[in-house]
Formats: sequence, structure tokens, C-alpha cells
Amino acid sequence: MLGVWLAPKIGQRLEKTPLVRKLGAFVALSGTELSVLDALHKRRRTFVAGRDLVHQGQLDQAAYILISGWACSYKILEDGQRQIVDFQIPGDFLGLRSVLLHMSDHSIEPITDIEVTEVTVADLLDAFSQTPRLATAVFWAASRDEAMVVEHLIDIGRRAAAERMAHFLLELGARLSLVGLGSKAGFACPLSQYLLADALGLSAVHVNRVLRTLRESGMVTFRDGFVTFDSYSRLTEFAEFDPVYLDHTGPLLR
Amino acid sequence: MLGVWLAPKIGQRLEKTPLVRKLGAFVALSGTELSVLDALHKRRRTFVAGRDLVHQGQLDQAAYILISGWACSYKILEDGQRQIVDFQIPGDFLGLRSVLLHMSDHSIEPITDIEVTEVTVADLLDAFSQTPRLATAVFWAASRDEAMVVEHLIDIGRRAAAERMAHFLLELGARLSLVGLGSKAGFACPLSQYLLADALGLSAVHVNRVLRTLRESGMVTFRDGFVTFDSYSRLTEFAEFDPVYLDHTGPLLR
DNA sequence: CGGGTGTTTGACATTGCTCAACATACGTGG
DNA sequence: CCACGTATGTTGAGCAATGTCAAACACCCG
Repeated sequence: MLGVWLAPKIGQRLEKTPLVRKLGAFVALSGTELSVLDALHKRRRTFVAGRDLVHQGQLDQAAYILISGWACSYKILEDGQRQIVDFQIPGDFLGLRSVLLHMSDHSIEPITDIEVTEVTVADLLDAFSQTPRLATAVFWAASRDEAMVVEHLIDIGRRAAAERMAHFLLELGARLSLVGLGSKAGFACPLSQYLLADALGLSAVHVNRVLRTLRESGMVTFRDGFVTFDSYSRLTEFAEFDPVYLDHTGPLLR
Repeated sequence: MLGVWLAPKIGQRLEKTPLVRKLGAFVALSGTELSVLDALHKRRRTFVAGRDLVHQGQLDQAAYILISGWACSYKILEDGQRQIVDFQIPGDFLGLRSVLLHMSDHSIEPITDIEVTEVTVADLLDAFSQTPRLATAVFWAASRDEAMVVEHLIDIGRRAAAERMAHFLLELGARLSLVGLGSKAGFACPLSQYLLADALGLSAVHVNRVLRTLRESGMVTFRDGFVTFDSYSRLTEFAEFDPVYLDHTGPLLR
């Protein structure tokens, strides 16, 4: 009964999930593709903040699609330091690469409580064979994620702490905007200064100082879980932020 | 005539190309797959050292398979600094991600004179549809490359200069061994200290100092275009080098 | 021989880290 | 309600790692 009632509304309902918004920015999706995508969301699960979903070295675990909440993928070094490789926001895949390599080379931790749907390799390949355009969209999304890791590498390798922070916050803002969770005004951000430090290769103390200078110079304010872009234009200039790889006004493939 | 004479030797000949060695480490390849792979190598081209193959921002260029020589992919910042994201050695793809995004987010420069074969998206997709196992192998190789960029990120974000250099040289050695161009004794290496600096996010002067300390502590020597692992075991321990993602004694998929 | 590229070393400047102290908010048990 | 513990944010002082500038040297190649 419920299913029948919902059927005609599937298109509308899906319009709003983060994954659909994101993939829709890459490839114009048909009704069939939307329902195949919908069918992927079978096994819904939730995880609490702070307890690892995936452990470095773990074999053959599943992949997930993040529905709500934030997570991060990271690696721990022997001396206890950690480097956060990337944050995941709603609409992102978790552990897609690990599934292919049959072995996770990193850990994944929920930063907030999160909702996910579990996806097996079989589910994915099945969905892809039904709708090749979907495969294209997912592959593009994966490529974009990789491009972001590259940009992150450049942040850490060649930008000074303040530019690094600025660039990072802008990128996060752009990603969140893509799924409707942010704008050029700012976004809600559950990250602690410790998390920022581990992502940017800085100490937590230095993160604090850098945030202060950025705030005092009137470009961004990060306070009480909100990032506010006080002057988006000056900030982008300061950070040399160039969002080509994220910036689409419409789908690339129609 | 020549073609006929070569035909029965294709299997043997291919056994030796770097790409075949590399993919063979992921997936056991049949004769058919080997010849499909061989057929990809149609448009052979050469490029001289130092002149960019691909420019940041360039649209819709081709991808290449590197046959011989070394290249690097990098990004330039406005202030002239550059960050090298990755080096490419024989058997690696050049610009595979750019092809998918229809836009290159980085530049690629040959470090030595190089030989490549040009591959179009159509060629690739065609090859994949003929032999799905080949697609798997290429996808795995791409995942491994991504894992290496991640490891590089960790190098830069959280390892001190000396450990960073050590880790980087070990990784390069492992990659080269996979295609028969290196061993635990060492490898031929055409990189200048400037290139190392741009890859590791250090200054060239500091690279020089770090190389000296590593040499004086008897772990690695980099001199006259050769990297010599003076004590492979001490070096791996020093660098916390864990080659899980590169280390296969045989194909993962038979 | 001269110019270009890469390496080596020294002196000094700066960035960002460490340690330490204190502030603030929140939850929990008494 | 208070007392306490824990997690996070803030600030200062001193220091270590790394960058910058400058100079000399080695080597190759025309």
C-alpha cells in the first residue's frame, strides 16, 4: 500500500537526497536511473560519533553511502600522529576504494552520529550494468574526490598555514553547497580544531591562532559550529581558490 | 612480413612491457587480454624532457601510457611555487583522470625524454568491453595510484623531512621493482634535488641537507642518478614503510 | 673557454611546534 | 543544586625544524 502510494512521487523524493543532487550535477539522470539509485538504499544503518566504521588493514568490508552526518578517513602513524585524508559529507561514498583493493588502507570515523546505507560490490556492479550512465556519474564523482585529495596535497605541501586553512574552508563550503548544505554565506561545521589540525597537518594550537588571524582580518569566522564567510571575495583571492573542478552550473552530460 | 614473424612471439614480447608486468601483478592476464592490451599501443609518440605534455586547464586532451622515461604531474601556484603530485614511471597512465573530467586540473611534464602511446577514451572503453578483466586490472591500478597519492599526502602532512624523504624513496623503489626497474638494492633515478623538493614540499636546500644526513647515517645514498639502499631494513623501519598496497607476490585475482 | 644546470655549505630569518596554564561549556553523579 | 571530570578553545614563551639568501663548486656541452 505504502509502496504504491509512493511510486509516483519517487522522482520528487529523490530530488532531495544529497547523492542525487551531487550526481545530478555531473550527469542528467532519468527516472529509471533515479529508481535504480533509490534501490541501492536498502540496508540502512546508523553509527555513533567516534567509533570507527572501518579499520586500517581490515579485509573486505562493505562500502557505504553517507546519508546524514559527517565522517573522516584518516591514517594513524606509529608515533600516534594522525593525518586526516578527507572529510565525507552527505552524498559521499565511504570506503569505495577499499572495496576494490579488498583491503582498507585507512580508517573511517564518524565525526557526528551518521546515517548510511550499506552497499556491496555486487549491488553496485548490478546497478552499473543496468544503467551505464549511472556508472559514468559515479566514476566522475570518484574522480572529483580524487581531484580534491590532490588539492588537499597542494594545500599541505605548498600553502602557508593561513592560506591552507582558507582554501580548505572554501573547498568544504563548495562541496556542501553542491548538496544543499552550504552557500557563499557559510555553513554549519561540526569539526573541532583538533580535527582541522589533523587534516591540515598543523598543531591544534596553531589552528587556533590561524583562525584568529583570519577572523581578525575579516575574511572568515569559525565559531560555535558555524563557518561564516565574512568576505567571500577577499577570501577566495587570499586562498587562490579556483573551484573549476567543483563548479558546475548544470550537468556536464545531458 | 615482420608482423607475421612477430606474431607467435607476442606473448613473450608482452611479458616484458612495464604495463603488462604491472597489471599482471593485479590480475592474471590471458593471451586474449594480452593481445587486446597490445592493440592499444597504436599511436606511439615521443616527447622531449621539460616540455609540458598537458597544461593545467587544457580541455579534452588524450591520455597516454608511459613506455619509457619518467614524467611528473604537478600544479603551479600563482606565486610560482609548484607542488609535484606524483611521478610517473614506465607502465603508468598519464592523464587518465583528466580524460574523464574533460579538463586537466594539473600539468604533466616529461622529466626525461619519454616514449608514450596515445590512448583515446574510445580505445579504452572498447578494450574494456572486450575484456572485463582488463577493466578490473586498470581500475585496480588506478586505485593503487590513488592510494599512493594518499600516502604522499601523509608524507607531507605528518612526517618530518628525513622520514618523508626515506618513505618516498622506498615507495618509488617498490613501484620500480614492480615493473622490473629496481630492487631492494636501489634504482636508477633521474630526479634532481629541485624535483624532489617540489614533490616533498621542502626547499631544495633542505633536500640536500636531508640527503646528506640519510647518507651519513648509512641508510640510503642518492648520488649520480642512482639511489642505493645501504640498509634496506633500517630504512624501512626509520620511515615506517608499509608496502601493503604495493606488495604482491602474485596476482590478486586468478 | 663560457654559460647553464645542479649540488653543497654557511649564516640568518621565520614558521609553526611544544609545553604549560587557564577558560569555557557540558554532562554526570552525588 | 553543586562538584567534578572531560573535551574543547585560547593565549603566552621558548625552541626546533625548515626556509631564504648568498656564495662557491662541479660538471657537461657547445
